[in-house]
Amino acid sequence: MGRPREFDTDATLDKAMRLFWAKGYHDTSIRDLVDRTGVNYYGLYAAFENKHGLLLAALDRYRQTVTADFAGALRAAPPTREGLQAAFDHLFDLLQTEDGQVGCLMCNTAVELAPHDAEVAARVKSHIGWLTALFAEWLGQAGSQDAAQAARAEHLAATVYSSALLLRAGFDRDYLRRHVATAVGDTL
Amino acid sequence: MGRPREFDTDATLDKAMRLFWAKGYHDTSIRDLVDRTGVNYYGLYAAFENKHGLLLAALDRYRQTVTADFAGALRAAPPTREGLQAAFDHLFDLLQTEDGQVGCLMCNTAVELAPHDAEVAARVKSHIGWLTALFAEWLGQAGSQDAAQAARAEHLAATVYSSALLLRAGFDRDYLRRHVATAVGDTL
DNA sequence: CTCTTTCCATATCGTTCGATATGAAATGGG
DNA sequence: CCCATTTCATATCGAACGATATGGAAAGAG
Repeated sequence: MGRPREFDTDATLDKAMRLFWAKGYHDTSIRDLVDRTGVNYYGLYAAFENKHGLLLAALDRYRQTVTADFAGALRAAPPTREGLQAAFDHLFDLLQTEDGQVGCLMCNTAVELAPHDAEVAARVKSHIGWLTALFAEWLGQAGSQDAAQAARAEHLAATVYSSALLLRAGFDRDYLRRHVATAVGDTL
Repeated sequence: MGRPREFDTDATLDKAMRLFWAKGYHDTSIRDLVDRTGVNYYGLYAAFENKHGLLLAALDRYRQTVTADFAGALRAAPPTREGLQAAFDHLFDLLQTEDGQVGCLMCNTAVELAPHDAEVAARVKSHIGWLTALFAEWLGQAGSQDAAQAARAEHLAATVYSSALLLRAGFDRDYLRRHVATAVGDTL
């Protein structure tokens, strides 16, 4: 009953996610989101409650799509130095979109909002924890999981964030590759 | 001639800097700055042109005060693993103010504005370059300056930023210390 | 002491913000 | 076929934004 929706929730979320990703939360207005998604005010508020709800949904979508993409690349990589390098190379592709060197949405949002937004902070912590577990699992292929390896997994997760930060700050791929090579070279 | 200023420029800049540091650029209003600094609209605009000019001045002030403080701590540290750890421990103190775990102003502003603000981006690049040179100089105490050591200096500069990011994202000192210990342990 | 200059204190400007209200359009149920 | 319901499209809300204008207060110059 009633008029059916003309927009797809996930497709809309993808577009909104990319706008938050490129511009940040405070610098993205509802009007910007309406223009970018093609969905009107009523539709956005009906589906996502408000601007903040839309951001949270975009963060969740980010993890389910972009971060999952990286996870796939890492899991597919052999447990060698070259494999790890290749996974990070794939990450660098994900950190650049048609909007430029946007970095990582989770990292960007963490910096902008985490200290004053518990819901965002929880998602950021969960995201880093998940990344850490991913690296730990991957490192486990090469040997036993001792305390040093757990520290290495945490360090690699942090390297994902620092790479995203450096790219957004304007550094090029060569700089990132050098940065990662140092961390990776120490690991394997 | 004329009425003398009732506020000190540097003291005002320090207060404005701390507000940008804690809340970010877009979430800090001119009214917030007036309240925090105790300087009225006319004074702020007369001294710093506009909100953006005030931010740029705050970034410069940050480098001259906070970053210079860290540089002093590093230069005073012996060229050993323990010395480097001690310098980073001092950094952790600087990343926390009475406003909480605020991280690094340069890092925060880079994420929020660098992709769309050339003046901010230039200051961020300069800041990282300066940090890198600082670490390179410090590492040079321990031996010759080869290419691998230059990469290590870049990596340590990036570790300053990643530490700031992690702290702002809500991680505690123990987590940071573990993160830095991995990078430092690989270096020395 | 007066005049000019500069700053302080505050009111207010036009714009944009997030959010909501309103009426037309589109569907399924009776 | 018509009505209840939901969405679409747009107008509009009060509040807050960055920035500016205005009038009185405080100093030096003559």
